[in-house]
Amino acid sequence: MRVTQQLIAKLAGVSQATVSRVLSNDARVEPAIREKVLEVIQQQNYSPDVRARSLRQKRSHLIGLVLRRESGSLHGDPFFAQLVSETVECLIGTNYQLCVDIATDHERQKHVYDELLRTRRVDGLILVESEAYDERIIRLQEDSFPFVVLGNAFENSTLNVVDNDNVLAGRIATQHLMDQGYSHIAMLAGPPNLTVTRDRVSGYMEALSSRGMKPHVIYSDFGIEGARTAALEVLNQRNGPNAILAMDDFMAAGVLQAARHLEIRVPEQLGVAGFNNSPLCLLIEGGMTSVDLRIDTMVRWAIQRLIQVIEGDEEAGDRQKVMPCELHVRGSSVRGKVASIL
Amino acid sequence: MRVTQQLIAKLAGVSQATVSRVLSNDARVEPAIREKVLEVIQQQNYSPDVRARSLRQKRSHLIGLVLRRESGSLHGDPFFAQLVSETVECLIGTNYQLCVDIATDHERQKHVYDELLRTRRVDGLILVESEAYDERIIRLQEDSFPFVVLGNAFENSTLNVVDNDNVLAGRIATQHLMDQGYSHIAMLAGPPNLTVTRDRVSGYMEALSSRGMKPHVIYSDFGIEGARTAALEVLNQRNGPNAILAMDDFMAAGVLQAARHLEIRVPEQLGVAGFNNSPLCLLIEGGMTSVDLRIDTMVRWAIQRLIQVIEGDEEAGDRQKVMPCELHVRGSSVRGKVASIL
DNA sequence: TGAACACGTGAATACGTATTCACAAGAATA
DNA sequence: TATTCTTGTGAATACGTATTCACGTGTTCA
Repeated sequence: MRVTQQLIAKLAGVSQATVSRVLSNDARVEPAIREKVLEVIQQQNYSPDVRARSLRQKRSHLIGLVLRRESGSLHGDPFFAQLVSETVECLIGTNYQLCVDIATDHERQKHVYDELLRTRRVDGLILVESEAYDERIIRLQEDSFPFVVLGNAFENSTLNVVDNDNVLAGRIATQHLMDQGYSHIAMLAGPPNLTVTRDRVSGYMEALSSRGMKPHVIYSDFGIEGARTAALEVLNQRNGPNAILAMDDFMAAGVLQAARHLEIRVPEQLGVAGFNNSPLCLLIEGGMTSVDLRIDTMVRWAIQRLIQVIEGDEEAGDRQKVMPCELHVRGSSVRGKVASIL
Repeated sequence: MRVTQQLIAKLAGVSQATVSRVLSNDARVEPAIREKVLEVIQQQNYSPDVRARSLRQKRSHLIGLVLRRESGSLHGDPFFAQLVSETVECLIGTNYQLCVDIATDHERQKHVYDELLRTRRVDGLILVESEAYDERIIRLQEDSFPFVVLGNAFENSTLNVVDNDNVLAGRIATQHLMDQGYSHIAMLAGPPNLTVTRDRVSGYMEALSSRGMKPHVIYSDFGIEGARTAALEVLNQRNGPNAILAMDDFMAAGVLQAARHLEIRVPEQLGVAGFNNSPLCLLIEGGMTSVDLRIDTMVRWAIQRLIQVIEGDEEAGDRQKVMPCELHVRGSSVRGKVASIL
């Protein structure tokens, strides 16, 4: 038999209402009685039933983390791992727990929406990398359901959005490559429909044009294989680039493999840089230059904001937050002596 | 106002009980009425409230995934990413959702226990890599709370446990290195108190002794840095090993870095192999030999089993499941011509 | 034809909690 | 002293669902 407030009440000789009051720290309860009740609670090892509590207060104290990924593509994804772990860590100390769901396709995405929202499973949502200002978000807004978008800044300023400054990221990476004297810098970009792609390409373009250099963008898929193939092709061309800026560290790794295969020396003949500053960067010989997007900070902001919205005490201030990013320079893009990472 | 069964009932001209019956596919409801009710449900876009349902059925349809990790150590952890993503994928199609929690220390671990179990937040638990037959498990057993242990086989055969065959994994990796002609094979092991360490070391020992070779075990921490340091030390010694079997791919990567630093050629002068077969293995020049532990299969078994236990129709059969593993041979341990991974 | 029975439905109840309402006892005010 | 105000408590209720119980209808069997 489950220990309930009813039982505690009986044992302590009070009513169930009083037990509830003790638990919610209601000031209007006699110290002696509170003492007695707490004693019985302790002794019976009672914990409140979160289900009953949810029903009553209309709060589940669960936060949903939803991201859209192809099935099976998550395994080596450092972004995902960082995202989840960072979120869980942020939630420590709050009385919220994390519910993770992944939408593999559009159908599934609708299903996730139903499962988590319509059924009132979660109190709020963190949406990661949604592709565009989609139907889903409109519905969320209409229902005025608490949510924060992570990783995709929209024009709509009524939304709570945190994003990295991808334009800046693209720019500083490109500038760094230019500073190192690379004269023909190509960008190996992800799918062009993603905002993240567009933004980083923008930054890349800006930086180049500020010094009168011509852009060279190759669109590809995320993942090592696609990047390797694309890099092989472009590096084989006469007048190929002598530097490649890849959309993430994995793609950059693909570029390195292609270079090795073609016996092109990095960084002497080819400079390479990526994004995310994943642990991977330290595994590459000489280290790989990468832009740290500060996912940890983003997540922290998103969670904090989401909880504020849920609890109705949203602070004033910008709903849109753009996180700074920082470049980590390593051997893959530094001509001259290769910095040892040991 | 939230759309409830009460409202549906009124609109359809039936009782709330009937609506509930329609939703639970109760056969005893007149087709015409069912039709009518479904129509109203459709039209009102009704979804049942999972909180009320949980309270009533005493089922939350949430599964908890708990693992113990140091704070901040998850970011680059491919095991973690694979674990979570695989779990989420397994849960598609079941009507369960995933609740993730991480216990950073013993105190937090108790807290997680309280949050998830005592409050009846989740219906069952997947415990990952618990260090030993700990107090927590005993309590779970006493409460006869559904749970499955992943990654640590105990002697206690009443527990539902799925583990990889770490002894086998250690053995086949070692055998492979011996087959390649390496004469002095060291094992760079993880913390000795972990079962996983002990088992792989056992397999390593078995394999060696079957051919009369002497073991050489170095205990270290997980992570690149520790492995690199340990490898540097051992490789600097006179009569150092000409092959190193590392406890995971990251540690193996650390060994590679050390070798590069000392200008020891891999695989000619030093054979290297790891465990997990993470995406990392393909990033290494020539590829890295690694034992695939089939985490996907383990997770699938664990989830399936857990749901069976929760729903009370636990199939007969072994509660202990040991997953096979398979060796992926790549350039880091194959003397002679290096296999290209392109 | 009457009794036993299956069937479909609505009313009532329970799940465990938080909260409102009512009420008694005492304090404060006149 | 009579009246209003606080204060602390218990009784009652609501949250939205699933399920049991009761009941009326039509069916089957003797």
